[in-house]
Amino acid sequence: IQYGDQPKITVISGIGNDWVLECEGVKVQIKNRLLWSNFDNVITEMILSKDGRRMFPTLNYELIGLDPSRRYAVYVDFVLASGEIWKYDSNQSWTSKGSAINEGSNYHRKHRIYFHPDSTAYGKVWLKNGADFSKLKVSNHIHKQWEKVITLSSMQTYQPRLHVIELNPLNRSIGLSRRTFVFPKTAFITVTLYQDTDVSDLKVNLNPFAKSSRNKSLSSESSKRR
Amino acid sequence: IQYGDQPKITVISGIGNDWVLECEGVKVQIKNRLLWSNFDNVITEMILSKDGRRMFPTLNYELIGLDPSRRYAVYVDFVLASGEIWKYDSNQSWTSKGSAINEGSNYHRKHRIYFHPDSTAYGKVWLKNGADFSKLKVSNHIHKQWEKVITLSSMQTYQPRLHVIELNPLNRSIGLSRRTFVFPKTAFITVTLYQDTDVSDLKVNLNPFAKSSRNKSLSSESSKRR
DNA sequence: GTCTTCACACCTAGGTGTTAAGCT
DNA sequence: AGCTTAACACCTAGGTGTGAAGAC
Repeated sequence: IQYGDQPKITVISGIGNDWVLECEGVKVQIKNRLLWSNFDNVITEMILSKDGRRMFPTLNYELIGLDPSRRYAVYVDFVLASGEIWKYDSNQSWTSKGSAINEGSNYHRKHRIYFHPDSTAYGKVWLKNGADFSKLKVSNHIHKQWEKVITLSSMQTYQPRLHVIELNPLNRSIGLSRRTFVFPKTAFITVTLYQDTDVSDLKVNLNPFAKSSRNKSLSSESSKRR
Repeated sequence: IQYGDQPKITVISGIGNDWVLECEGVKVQIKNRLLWSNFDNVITEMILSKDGRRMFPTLNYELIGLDPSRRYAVYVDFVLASGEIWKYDSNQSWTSKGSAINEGSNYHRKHRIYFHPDSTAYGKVWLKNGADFSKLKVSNHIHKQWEKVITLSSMQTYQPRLHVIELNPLNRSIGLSRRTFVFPKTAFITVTLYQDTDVSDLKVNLNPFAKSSRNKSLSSESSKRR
């Protein structure tokens, strides 16, 4: 498989295994890691649509070690995982088509930030409910900021990052600290149509909303060269 | 009809007609007033359920005159409209059963506050989208605060109030001002089962989710004494 | 050619009033 | 007797991949 083995983003913080990271007393865990691990052997593809498409699997974090009585803002953003544009070639593998330019601008970055709907909330609430980003949508079109739809470019790889901001109790305009958590396993490549049949098979079999397509994909498993 | 003609709550602010109020340069309008006005001739009933029931019609406000670049928090709360407990008697009219006690405590008040999910947001966004409280649910059971379910007592009358807090740009913990808007026409009585068939007829005919009950209620209109 | 969009059938998720049973 | 709950059929709303058409 041709693909950056390690995403080229700096892991700002976090020590631990694939699904658990710790940073200054706060531990974050991928809550639906059993679901994510089904995609261990493929390059996970996420569909971009005009109106916005949910991710599957969802970004779902468990937060441990917050101060229950302090307020926190929680958000995710998306940064390029590799700086390249990819294509899925006739050999059914991802190969580079060149490098992505003009992708890291402030304009792009602004549309790649998604605050969790519960923000800001007390640590108590985050500890109880975690931060489930199931309503997050990704699109290849620009949306108004309040629509809460992330804009990404197709055929590029992205790394989601979780940010936890602890707020000053006396002045919520001021963040006392920011912790960033990067799980390389949640990186993905953007597409407008699934390329790898292994990926679409996984989506069909695991996503309840895709149940109706399950009967059609019985034999596609064997149709792919390995 | 036995019912407090004017709810006994102090209208803290607002001049205008039934559906438009103004307070210190900010104007608020009931966006779905055409819907609400269908209930002009009845005592509007709202169902309380264990898990929480949406209101119908919804509290849907249009906000005019905010500063686009300032941040605002917007929420509704519910206060007693009359201090009495009511019953729907055999003459098909609401009569008092006595006065409600212990209803204005801080404990109750705490569970009767619902921040709009978009709070806090820039004036620009409120001006564009208004404040639609369609996801608000009312229940006769206490819920965890983050579940965002309002707790009310059955067979009592409540007055929803809209509050608009302008936040200090430098310190979002501090509100620069609070404006309160009270629309008496949006007051209602709480029930666990509809009492007045006129009310259930209106709900069935106007709420899209109740469409399946429409065929059954063709003749109930005439069954009620006037 | 290569990527994107649209329309579609088929699901999940969840909001209705009604009816009948349950509770006090 | 009066109020509450549970189960239900029937809706709305909206999330899926697919296959064909569209765009460039």
